[in-house]
Amino acid sequence: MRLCPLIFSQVLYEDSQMVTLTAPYIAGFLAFRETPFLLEALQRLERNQPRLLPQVVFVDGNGLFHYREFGLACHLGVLSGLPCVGVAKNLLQVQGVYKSEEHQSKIAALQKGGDSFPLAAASGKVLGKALRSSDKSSKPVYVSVGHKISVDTAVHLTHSCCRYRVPEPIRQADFRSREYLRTHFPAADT
DNA sequence: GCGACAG
DNA sequence: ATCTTGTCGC
Repeated sequence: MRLCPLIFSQVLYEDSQMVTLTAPYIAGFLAFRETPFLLEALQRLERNQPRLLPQVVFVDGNGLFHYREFGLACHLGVLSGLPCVGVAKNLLQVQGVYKSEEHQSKIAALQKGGDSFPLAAASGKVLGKALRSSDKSSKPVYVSVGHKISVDTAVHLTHSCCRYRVPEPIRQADFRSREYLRTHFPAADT
């Protein structure tokens, strides 16, 4: 595998297009709120800097680990045609996966960075994996398939991008977008 | 009514 | 997601 996942957040940052989200946030419907804008960003990139199109996209949200097995990372993957990995920072309780005692003990059993356990639906189907992304953080991230990638590759790739708990592409995109807002739109009050 | 709730 | 208070570690 030869992948360059760090580039995309850098490019998104340099792209700096402000958008206005209209759809409200409703758990389970994140894709309807965010997909159009993420897709547009990818399309701008393809048009302006095709050489920098990423080989894989890290999405801040779930892929198959979703009420209807089709979260934001799946929407963006299908519409862009690019491989996508879904990485959620919080557990979406879905299809028999709950924050149960059992779940908590599985988390406690994750000893070191790279350790993971499957998130299986009642049917037994693996919808994603809980990954201890670094030695330091005891709180896992939740990785699932978005598009054109297997769960295991997604998990390995995510771990390989974690300097801290959140994989660097997502962390940097988050960071730099907030920094952009701070410098260009300081404290808007009434 | 009560609990759950990716971002 | 946001806001806030406090603590630990480099």
